[in-house]
Amino acid sequence: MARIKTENNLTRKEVIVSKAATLFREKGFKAASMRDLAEAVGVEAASLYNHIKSKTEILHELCFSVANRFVHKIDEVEAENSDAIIKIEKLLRFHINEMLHHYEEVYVSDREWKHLSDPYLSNFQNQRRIYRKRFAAIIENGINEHQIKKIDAPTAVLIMLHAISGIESWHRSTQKITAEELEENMISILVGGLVNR
Amino acid sequence: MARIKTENNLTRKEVIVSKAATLFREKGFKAASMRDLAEAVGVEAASLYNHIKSKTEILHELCFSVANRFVHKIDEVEAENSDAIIKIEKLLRFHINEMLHHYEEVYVSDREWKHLSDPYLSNFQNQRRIYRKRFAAIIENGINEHQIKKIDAPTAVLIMLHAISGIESWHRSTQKITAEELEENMISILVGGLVNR
DNA sequence: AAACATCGCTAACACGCGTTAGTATAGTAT
DNA sequence: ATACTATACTAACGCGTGTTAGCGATGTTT
Repeated sequence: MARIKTENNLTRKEVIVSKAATLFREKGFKAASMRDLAEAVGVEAASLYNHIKSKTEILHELCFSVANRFVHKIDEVEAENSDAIIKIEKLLRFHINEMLHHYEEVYVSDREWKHLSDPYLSNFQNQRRIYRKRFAAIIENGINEHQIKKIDAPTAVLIMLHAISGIESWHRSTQKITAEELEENMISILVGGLVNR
Repeated sequence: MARIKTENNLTRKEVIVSKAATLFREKGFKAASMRDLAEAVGVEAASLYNHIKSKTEILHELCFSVANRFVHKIDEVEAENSDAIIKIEKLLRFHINEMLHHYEEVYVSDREWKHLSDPYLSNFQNQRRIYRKRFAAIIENGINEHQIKKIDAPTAVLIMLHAISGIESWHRSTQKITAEELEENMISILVGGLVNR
């Protein structure tokens, strides 16, 4: 009988959720079946239900663990006493590094949250909306203090966030520049697009 | 018996494909069922097959009609005799306007192409890869002529393209700025992030 | 060694899916 | 009016889905 291997003191549930992230990224939430997941984990499909309640629960876990990390970060950054442009750069670097090092989860949370079901769905959408407003508010501050050029702050936010999700393409690409180079290039272009001069 | 309404001299097939675009955007390709589509069109599911060969064929049509428009545009822009930065701005404006005025199709082509099946899938991926290389080459030219700052051109491309796909959020947002304002803001930030100064 | 909880298995379920066959109806051309 | 084509319908198919029930095996605690 094939037990789920738990290394690095992960629970079996965490192993499942982690494999699911990979699968959901590759195929999309709907197209990835529990039988696919079972095979990836090395077990029969029914056995998964000893550890998780449902397929959607896996998606919850993924989406909210990612969302929480971003909320905690913006809490931290907002509390800082520094220029708007510094705050924005810190947030961007955090986003970039999340996308670099927790690729599967972040990607899935970004693209597959639509398939959450309803108390969670509206909850997630709210969190996202609020996060973006807080991000926009920082940009707005930067504009008022003339560090950032006069632009529509919500538009700037969506450009930044979506641009970073492009790291997906970097992951898939064959001739990659290093992660550090990628980060610096992105910061240069994105922050460069904001600053007043 | 409920016939499919064809107005603006669209064929019935085009009506189906167009409704499918909306549905695929809302639910995703896998989650949108032929019965959903039939209901949106105002007909029974089986009746759709008088006009289309399969569900995937609809996706082909959508993906390749969008891809072709971009290829034609870059053909046109490359042939021009103008500065790199002008060419890039023209491409970006084209992307933005495609996303503004053919939202459903472009969005679906962008997010759901994974579900194409294989002669078409690799074909589509190739077209995309080549398109991005051509875009990157224009940026490279701009760098060599010192109009654009020294950045990794492929990274710049993925930032641009993904940033524009963020217009999705604009469409969904309630308090929208106008399309024209959106376009100018995006150009200002994106081109501003590239130029040498 | 006995008792207990944890975990994986087989079998099966109800359901929704894309699609096909065959038939009836509506619209168009003769 | 008649013939023909285009289009819609009903019924059904085989298949894959998420999930449950019940049982046996493994691991842990007393």
